Amino acid sequence: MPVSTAVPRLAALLRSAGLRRFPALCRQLHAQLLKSGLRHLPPFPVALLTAYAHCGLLPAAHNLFDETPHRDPFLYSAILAAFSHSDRPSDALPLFCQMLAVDRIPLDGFILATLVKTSSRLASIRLGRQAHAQFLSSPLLSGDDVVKSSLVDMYSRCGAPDDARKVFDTILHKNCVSWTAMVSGYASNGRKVEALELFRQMPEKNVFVWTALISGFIQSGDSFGSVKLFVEMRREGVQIEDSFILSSIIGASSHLASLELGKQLHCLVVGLGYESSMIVGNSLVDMYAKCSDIYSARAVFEGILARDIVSWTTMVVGEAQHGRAEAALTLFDEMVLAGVKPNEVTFVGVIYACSHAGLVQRGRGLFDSMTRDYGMKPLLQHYTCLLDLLSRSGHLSDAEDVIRTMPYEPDEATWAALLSSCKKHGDTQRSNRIADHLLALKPRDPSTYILLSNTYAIAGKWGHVATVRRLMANMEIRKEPGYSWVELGKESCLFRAGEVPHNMRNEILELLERLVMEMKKRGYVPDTSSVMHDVEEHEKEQQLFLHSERLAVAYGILKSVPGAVIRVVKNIRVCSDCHTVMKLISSIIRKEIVVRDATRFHHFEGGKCSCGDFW
DNA sequence: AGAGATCATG
Repeated sequence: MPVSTAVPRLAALLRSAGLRRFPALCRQLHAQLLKSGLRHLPPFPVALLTAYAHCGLLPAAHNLFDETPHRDPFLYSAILAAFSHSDRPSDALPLFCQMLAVDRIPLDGFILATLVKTSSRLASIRLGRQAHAQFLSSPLLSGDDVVKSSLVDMYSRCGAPDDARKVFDTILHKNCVSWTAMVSGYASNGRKVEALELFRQMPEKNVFVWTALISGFIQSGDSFGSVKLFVEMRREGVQIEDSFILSSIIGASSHLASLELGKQLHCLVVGLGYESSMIVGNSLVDMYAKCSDIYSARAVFEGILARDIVSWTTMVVGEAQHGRAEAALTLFDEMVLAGVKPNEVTFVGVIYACSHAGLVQRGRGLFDSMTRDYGMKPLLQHYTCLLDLLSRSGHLSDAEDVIRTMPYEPDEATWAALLSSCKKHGDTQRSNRIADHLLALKPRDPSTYILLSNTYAIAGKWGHVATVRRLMANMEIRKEPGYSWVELGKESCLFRAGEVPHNMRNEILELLERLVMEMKKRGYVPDTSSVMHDVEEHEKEQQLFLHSERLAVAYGILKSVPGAVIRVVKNIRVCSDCHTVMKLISSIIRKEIVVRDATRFHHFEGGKCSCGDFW
């Protein structure tokens, strides 16, 4: 074939091999180019590099760059773009310097857009502002709307939506990309009013901008608002033509812990034919795990054909949070066998699993393996898990060593966790020492004060108890009011501590009283140590009696169909008395009760809890 | 003649 027709044909093939992510085809075409001597003929240096980059073959792309004798602006912007999209965007910076200093290539709009993208990926507003200054100082460039869009995105991601807006207003011809970047900027920074206002002004709305708006709401903590928007989008008949919006909105049902909503979305996923999409599958696994249905989570996981590190990690963390340590660890081994390399999040999951199952050796081994086998630097979260592992199982001295020698500054919660373990294991001397240290840090969390007060009370240090109480009063520290809700089919009902709904008042109270009587026959003694107020013992018991999770469970028992699992979600952690009560109720009424609290899941069945009483 | 900016999961 003559060169004149071979060149465009090969170029088109390369482009499509890259876009469709066919690394083998890219390599084959690369070989063909070498054989035919066309390798260095434009457009192949750039086309080949771009194709490799699209396939995620960054080292190969980098090699091509090094092998190319003539480095022009096109080649530079291709390699810089490749790095700016990769998981190591900072690798773009030395190349950028080389471009300016060694090859003396001046900045153009393409390079600048890529540099701005790099800044945004690095969350470096400093670098972004430098690029912005360069942009403004060059009259030839400063009209480029694409660069402006990239600046809007950069400022938005760096948490500066007002700066983003200033740039946005100067864009001459606003297109979908620029609008979406700005809407996303407002929404993801919690500026809901502005996000909606801008969104309503948009001349034409596509799925991208809907996704940006909805996921921005989720990111800024308004999952409920995001669901309302999703419903509106469906009503407007917007075609769901990609998986982004689905994985986003499924994430909202995880946050809301709404199994019913999650199931409906799962049906939608199946109906639209996205059940084999990996990312949608991953978000479904997480949703089922967070909505307390670990078995359905597992079923979806088993159905994902191509599992990536997120799929595995989601499942490992899910099993761990449900107290199924063996399942989590087995899964981890399977993952390693399948040739998937664990990352930092995976290690948090498995060490957490060990900690909740008292597997000290195994947990320590995993912590060490992180550095030894995978060359990862343990983060604060990993040290927190390790500390938890050691202190729960009574290795208090080792735990204290870790907290004092780890390369991070321990915070209030970390010290409080250690103190709580020392108290549990009756190490009074260590408890007192840590309590004094913790008090000196001027804690902010009300539960820390309760812990301190209890610690000093056990040691008989009444003067200290009084000091803690005084501090609490002065700071007007209040415990976050507890609330719980229970889902019964399509209906869900919310209960606040101490408030019994009028229409069911008698039934709920009567049931709880009957249950308490039955529990006392089985040796139940109320544990009032978590009640903060200075009131009489019987009044404390009365407060416990009306804790929100008990009201929710009672309502669930009264309303649920036989055989159904009672699922309760609580905003704060379950107190130790309620934990005992839930175990007893599960054996009295012979039903499974699942409680999702602020940190984990408790499966109560037959008088036992999956957390093994450590949480 | 090859290069740039918008939405997603743990």
